[in-house]
Amino acid sequence: MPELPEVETVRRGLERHVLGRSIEAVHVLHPRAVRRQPAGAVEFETALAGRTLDSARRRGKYLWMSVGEDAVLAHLGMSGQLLVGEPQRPLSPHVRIWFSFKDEGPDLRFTDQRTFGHMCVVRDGAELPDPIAHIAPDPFESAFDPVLLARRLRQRRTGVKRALLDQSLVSGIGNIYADEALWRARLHWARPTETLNGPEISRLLAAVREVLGEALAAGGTSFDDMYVNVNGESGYFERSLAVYGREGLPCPRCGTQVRRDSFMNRSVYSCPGCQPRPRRARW
DNA sequence: GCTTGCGCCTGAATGC
DNA sequence: TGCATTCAGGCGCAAG
Repeated sequence: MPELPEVETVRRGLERHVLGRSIEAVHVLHPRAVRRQPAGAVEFETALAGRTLDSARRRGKYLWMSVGEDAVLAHLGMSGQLLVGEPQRPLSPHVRIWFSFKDEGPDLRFTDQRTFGHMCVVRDGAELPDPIAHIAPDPFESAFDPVLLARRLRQRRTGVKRALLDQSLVSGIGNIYADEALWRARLHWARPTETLNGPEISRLLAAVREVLGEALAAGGTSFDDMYVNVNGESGYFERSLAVYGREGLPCPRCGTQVRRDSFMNRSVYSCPGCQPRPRRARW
């Protein structure tokens, strides 16, 4: 699942392999991949043909590449990949958008089995493209303000995991790293945010930064080849996961069996020993 | 304005 | 064996 470390790995790959190159043609192979494009696939294709990709930026799980006054904005969803490779290689059935370049170099393919990802062409504003104006800074940005985040957390009337997944509060965190950060901070996922004290919030933010940073250094986390870098290689952070996907296995810290609960139609993994359930739980 | 829950989608895994 | 159902997840939107 592409979260911040995976998207940043992809951004670096794009910077290395496609920036400064002129697009020859763009082919949208599945209309759902450009569902946020107001006038659809033809508009997306014609807006990018002949343009040069200037820069690759990221906020949270979104990334965008400038093309003059415009930018191509991308979200990988759950299963999206941006892959560069030899243009002659066969087209896999899950390729949704195909970019070819004027030079002899590799092409770029947006592959997405579950089609939750998308791309669109937007105006390249001074700060953020319009469609992601509501996305809060991620923990690695200079604009990230831990004091403001702590205040907003305490103003919320919700559970701490739901808050971590809310991209308008802090961006880049998905299901995997939320569970891992909560485990590192020894906090239960259903802890009401308004009951978190200063040291607990500091511990949580430190854990978030730590887990995202370590995952980035490892090239991300992969499950079933759902996420790979632009060269199709998997990250190896999966080996470092303490609780995510480890139901019934011993907690690496205290040995208690990791527990799986359901919430928001997804799984939550936690250690009942290190992360005791609060008397008043909220989710 | 804030919180909560649903629908989107595909393929693997599971159940009958 | 074959068909039906369940599950995984992030996001945007609508309802409360």
